[in-house]
Amino acid sequence: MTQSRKQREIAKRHTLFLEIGKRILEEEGFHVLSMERIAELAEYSKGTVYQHFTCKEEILIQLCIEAMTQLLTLFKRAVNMEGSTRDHLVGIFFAQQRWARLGQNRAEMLQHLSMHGVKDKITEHSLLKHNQLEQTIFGLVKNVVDQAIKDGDLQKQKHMQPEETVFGLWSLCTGGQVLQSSDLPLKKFGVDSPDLTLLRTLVLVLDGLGWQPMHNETQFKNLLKRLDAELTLEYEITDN
Amino acid sequence: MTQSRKQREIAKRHTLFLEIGKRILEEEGFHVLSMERIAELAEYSKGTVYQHFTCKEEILIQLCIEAMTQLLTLFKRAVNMEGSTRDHLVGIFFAQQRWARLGQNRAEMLQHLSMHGVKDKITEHSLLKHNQLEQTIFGLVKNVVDQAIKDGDLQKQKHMQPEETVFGLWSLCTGGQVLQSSDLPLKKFGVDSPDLTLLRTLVLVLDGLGWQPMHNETQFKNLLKRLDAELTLEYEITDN
DNA sequence: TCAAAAAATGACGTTACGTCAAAATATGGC
DNA sequence: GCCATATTTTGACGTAACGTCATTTTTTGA
Repeated sequence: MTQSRKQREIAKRHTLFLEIGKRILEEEGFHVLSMERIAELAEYSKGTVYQHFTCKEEILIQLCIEAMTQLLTLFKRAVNMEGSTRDHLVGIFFAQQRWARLGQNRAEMLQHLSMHGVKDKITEHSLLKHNQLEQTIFGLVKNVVDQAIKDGDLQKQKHMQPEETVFGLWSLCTGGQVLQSSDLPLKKFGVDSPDLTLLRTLVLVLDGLGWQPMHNETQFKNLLKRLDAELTLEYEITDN
Repeated sequence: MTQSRKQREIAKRHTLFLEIGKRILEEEGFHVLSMERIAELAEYSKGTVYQHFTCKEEILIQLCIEAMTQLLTLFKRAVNMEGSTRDHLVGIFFAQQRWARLGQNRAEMLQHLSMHGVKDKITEHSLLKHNQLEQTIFGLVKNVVDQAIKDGDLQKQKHMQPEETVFGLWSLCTGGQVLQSSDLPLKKFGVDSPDLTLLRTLVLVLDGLGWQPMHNETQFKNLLKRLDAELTLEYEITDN
C-alpha cells in the first residue's frame, strides 16, 4: 500500500517531467531542452530529474514513444474505417498528417531521434520499445498491402515486394514532413497546401501500382471529408 | 600584390578549416563538431577559427552550400543527357542518390541545417546563398516537368501544378534519404536495396502521372546502367 | 629600425552535462 | 513519540564547449 503510494508519486513526477519536456520541445525545440530547465520548471533539483531520465535523449525517446503510440492508434482507426484497402492507405497518410500537426514538432522530434549520436545515449529498454513500435506500425501498413493483394485490389508487383512498396510510401510521407518542418518557403515555391499535394502524390503512386478501385475526383474529395470527420484526435488531456 | 598574398593565405585557411569540419562531420557527425576541435586539428587557436566562421552552424551551412553546388552540377548533367524528359527525371533521382553517398553524411548535413534553431545563427549572406541554390535546384527540376508538358510527354494535371509535382518528388527523395541515414534496419524490414526501391517508386509516380514514354523493365535497367556509367562524380580533390 | 596596424591567442564568463557525497526526509520498530 | 536506518533529494563539482575580447605577437611600410 505505502509502497504503491510512493510509486504513484514517482510515476506522477515522471509524467510531470515528460510534460514539461514536451512543452519545451514543442515551443522551442530540442536545442533548448535541458535537464536544468526541466528541473527548474518542475521545481525539483537536477539530480531528481536524472533519477528519472539518464539524459535528455531519454526524455526525447520517451516522448517519441508516446507520440508513436498515438500514431499507431490513429492508423488502427484508419484501417478499421469503412472502405477499400485503397481508402485505408489514404486514411493512413491522412492520419499521419493529422498526427504531425498535433503539437508543433511531432515530426521534428522523430527527426532528432534519428540523428547520429542520439540513439547511442538511450536506454536499451526505451530503444527496444521504440523499435518494436516502429515495426508494429510498419507491419500494420504492410498488412494493408498484403490484404489488397489477397483481395485482388492490387496486382502482386514483379519488381517490388510489399515491404518495398511500404518503404516507398514511408519515404514519401517522411519526406513530406521533413520538408514541411524545415522552414522552406513552400508558398513561394508554389505549393499552397503541402499535405494535400502529398496525398495527391500518394494517389499517383497508387495509380502507378494499379491499385483498385481507382477514385475519381469526387470520390477522393468525399473520402477526404470523411477522414477529416472521423480521424480526429483531441490533444490528449494528461492528468492521471 | 602583398594584399593579395595575404588574401590567398586567408582563403587557404578558410578551406582548411572547412575541410577539417567536413572530415569531422563525415566521420563522427554534427554533435561532435566543435570549434576547439577544428582549431586543434588545424593547429590554430580557437579565436582564429572564429575569425572565419561566426559559429559552427556557419561551417555547417558553408559545407551544405558546397555540397548542394555539387548536387546542382550533377543534376545539370542528368538533364543534359541523351533521353526523354522522363529519363531525365529518373536521372535526377539517380544523381541525388549518388550524391548522397559521396561522403557519409551528405543527407544528414542538410537535415541538421533544417532543424529548429540552426538557421537563426547563420549569416544572412550564407542563408541567402543557400536559399538561392535551393531555388535554382527546384527550378531545374520544375523545368523538366514544364518541358515534358510542352513536349506532350506529360498531360497537364488538373489538380496538381508542376510545382506541386516537384514537391511530391522532392518529398519522396528526401524521405528516402532520411530513412536511410537514420539507422533503421531496413534489411530486416525486407528492403534490400532502398535506392532501387525509391527509383521504382519514382517510376510509379511517373506512371501515375501518365508521363510518356513509359519504360518496360529492360529499358529501365538499361537506363540505370547508363546513368551509373555517366553520372559519376569523383570525390572532389580540393587543393586550391 | 621602429611605430602603427593587423592578426592570433587563450583566459574568461557562461551554460549545460552528468556524478556523487552530503543533507533532508521517510520509515518502522519500540 | 523517538530514534536508528533506509531512501530520496539536493546542489556543488569536474568537464566540455560556447562565444568574447584584452593582450600578445606578427606584419607592414615609412
